[in-house]
Amino acid sequence: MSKPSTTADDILAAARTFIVAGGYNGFSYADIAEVIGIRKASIHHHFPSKADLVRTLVKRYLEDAVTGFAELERNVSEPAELLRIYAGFWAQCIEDASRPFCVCALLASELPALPPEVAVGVKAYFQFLSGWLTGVIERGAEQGTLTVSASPRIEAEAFMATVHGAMLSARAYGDVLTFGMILTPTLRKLIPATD
Amino acid sequence: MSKPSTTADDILAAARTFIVAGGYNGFSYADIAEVIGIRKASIHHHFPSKADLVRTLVKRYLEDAVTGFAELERNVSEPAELLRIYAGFWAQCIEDASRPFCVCALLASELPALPPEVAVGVKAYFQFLSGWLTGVIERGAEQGTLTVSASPRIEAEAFMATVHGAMLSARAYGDVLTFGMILTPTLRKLIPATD
DNA sequence: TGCAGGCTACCTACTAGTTGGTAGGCAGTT
DNA sequence: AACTGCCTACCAACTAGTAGGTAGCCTGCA
Repeated sequence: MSKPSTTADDILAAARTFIVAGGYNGFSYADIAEVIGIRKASIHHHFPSKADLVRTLVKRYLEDAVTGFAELERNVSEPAELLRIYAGFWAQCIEDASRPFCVCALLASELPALPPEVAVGVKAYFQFLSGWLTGVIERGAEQGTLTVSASPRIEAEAFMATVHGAMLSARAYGDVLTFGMILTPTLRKLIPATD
Repeated sequence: MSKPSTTADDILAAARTFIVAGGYNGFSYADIAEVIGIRKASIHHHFPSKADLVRTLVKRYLEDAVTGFAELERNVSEPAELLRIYAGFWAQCIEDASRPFCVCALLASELPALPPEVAVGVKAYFQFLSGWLTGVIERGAEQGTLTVSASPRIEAEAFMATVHGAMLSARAYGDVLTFGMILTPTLRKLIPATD
């Protein structure tokens, strides 16, 4: 840790912004060079190829998710609350436009056109997220704090799909509140009323 | 009608295949020219600019949806069955790889990077689809043949989001059966058991 | 019947600009 | 002396789009 090397991080951050906006083919090294005030060739020094850059980005995205969820579970244990926080995280990101789409959800849409090394990273993210959600829902079903009508695995896949689809709708309508509007009843179906 | 002019249609069909695979920036006129055996310049004769081409594609995609749903409702009136057929249509398309993604769902993901003329077409598609689903679910709720826990509008948005998200998951996992696996319980929650 | 005018669909050949990527140099640090 | 981080200056390939020409077809007119 503590490696400053802020430039590589700057490049990754800029790439993330561009990918979230327009996908893998929606940006170039020149675009990144311009926003962070560096020359195109210098980016190749940090990431020899575009596939390298995006592969690293996706890898780090997954790592951040792994540590983020671990940290979250250290503070919160109730399955219902975990789902609410997960959905709330994205609702917040979309509303304040800080991270208005999941990088891997976007890359998944153009998966057949992605370099294979990037594609496996995207797939790994989906598997991790689905696995985490499955665990949470399984626990909730055992405790009786979540209402499930199919296996936890399938409930988790459906929940994840709704989250990703809601991102698409929010984008299509250009309305940041759409995401929350869709997720609220989805959560309510999983979480039995307590009042 | 009956204008053959097959070339323009060939171009649109090729463009659809490319967009479904890799998005707006995932193909070039040269790619289309090669697969349909024509020169690049000839494509410009039919569609002066790339934005023209994709705008036309999206417009026709919506028109086909409008007539398709109208035709469907002429044959089937039960809301539950309509939802089943809609989901089944995509399950089939994904399983036989004939149309493994919705063009507009894919374009929605890269909406901020799209030419505005294309973006409005994508938005129109989402509004139409959501409107149709809202009508179907509203009817089902009135008849009591569908179980809804939120307003028809919101149930429709959530259903549409799940369908689109399930396409993403099917693509990420590279498993054509994922879509059906997700949609089956989603439909079961909306359609009360009859047996 | 013949022929001009205009149209559609396509072509070759080109443009200006962008793409990802490379070679080699230079200053500062270790 | 070696490494890091950045630079200038390239490159071949590709991008969307244009200019200008040709072959064939249809329509109207003499």
